[in-house]
Amino acid sequence: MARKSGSHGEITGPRILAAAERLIARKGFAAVTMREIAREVGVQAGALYLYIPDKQTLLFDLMRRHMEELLAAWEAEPKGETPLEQLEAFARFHIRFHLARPDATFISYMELRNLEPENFARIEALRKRYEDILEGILKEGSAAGVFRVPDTKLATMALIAMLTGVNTWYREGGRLSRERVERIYWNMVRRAVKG
Amino acid sequence: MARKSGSHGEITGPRILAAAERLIARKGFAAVTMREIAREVGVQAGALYLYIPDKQTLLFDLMRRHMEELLAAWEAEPKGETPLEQLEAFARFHIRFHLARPDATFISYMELRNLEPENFARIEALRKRYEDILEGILKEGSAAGVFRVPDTKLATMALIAMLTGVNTWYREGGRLSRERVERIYWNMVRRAVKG
DNA sequence: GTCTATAGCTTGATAGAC
DNA sequence: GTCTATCAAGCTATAGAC
Repeated sequence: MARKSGSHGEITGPRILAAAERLIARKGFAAVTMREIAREVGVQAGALYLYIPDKQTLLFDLMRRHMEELLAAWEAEPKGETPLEQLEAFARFHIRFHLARPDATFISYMELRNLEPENFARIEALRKRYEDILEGILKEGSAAGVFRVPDTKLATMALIAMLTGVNTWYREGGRLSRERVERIYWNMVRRAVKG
Repeated sequence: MARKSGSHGEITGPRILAAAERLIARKGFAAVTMREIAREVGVQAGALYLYIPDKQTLLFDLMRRHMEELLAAWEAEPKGETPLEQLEAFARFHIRFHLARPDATFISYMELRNLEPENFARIEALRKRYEDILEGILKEGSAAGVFRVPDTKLATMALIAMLTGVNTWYREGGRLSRERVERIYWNMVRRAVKG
């Protein structure tokens, strides 16, 4: 059967997510209108509702996708064997993954408050799973005497905040290469927890 | 002269700032309406415009006040003499100051994108002044051989991100006292940069 | 699958009474 | 100094034509 003229169903859906991610990261969820997203995609506002039930679900889908990709990417990562190797793998992975997705990262940290309670709880559960990965490494290393960490939960939060902070200032093609940034941060992480 | 009934000019202004700060921190600038702020203060929406020219200026005033208080508070802080003492003073001060102002801190990091360009530039200039304080300490310590920091700018960003991160999880009356949190973070900071 | 048109509200900000 | 009333604009989401 010939396709109807102007029919692009297979690609409009992903394009809506992409446009929404870019706009929300730049202006904030509440400030972005459905008309803007539609304009960016090249359709009329009403057509968006063929792909998403409402604006809230759009935000939730973006954040869930980001967290699920994060967890899946860590699963696929070569991790090393000793706690020290695992900590280095985690630090470098965290920087690399988040630098590659600045918009999604920004949204995941800034727009939690715009999630309805049930959606918020689901995203927080995913985030906790990710934090538990790092805390597990710190616990193992502490038990083995490789790390000296008086409180693993607190160290987890401190290190993740430090590593995610790269996104606030790093610019592609800037003064420092990503590899150099990774190395310097890894050195700070290592020294902050070393036994 | 007798005051007109229902006249509270001296206190309504500050109350508008306080209500706006609380609401914007909780819901985001774009999601907060002038009517909400007015309701919180106990006046009608139109009355707000006796105290502020518009919504944008309200946001700018909140952020400027926060940054100016931050710089003034550091000026008034006892700082120690050696770079190590100064770094400890800075780390503890940063945690203490920001934990005491969670709403203003949140707004200052989340709502930069909702500032108009000119206002954004002014807030960024104040933020840079604050970052320069920490970088100055790191530079002095590096020159003296007390710290080993391959890149002072990068270390500045890393440490500030780590310290500000306390605000995302710390809760008054929780598992750890503020003093204990300060001490653990200071230890991580110290070890991350020590020579 | 997308469009046009629009219902039904809410928004920031202003004018004028008191 | 505050209120009531209101404006023009913009919002999400839906209905129905094609």
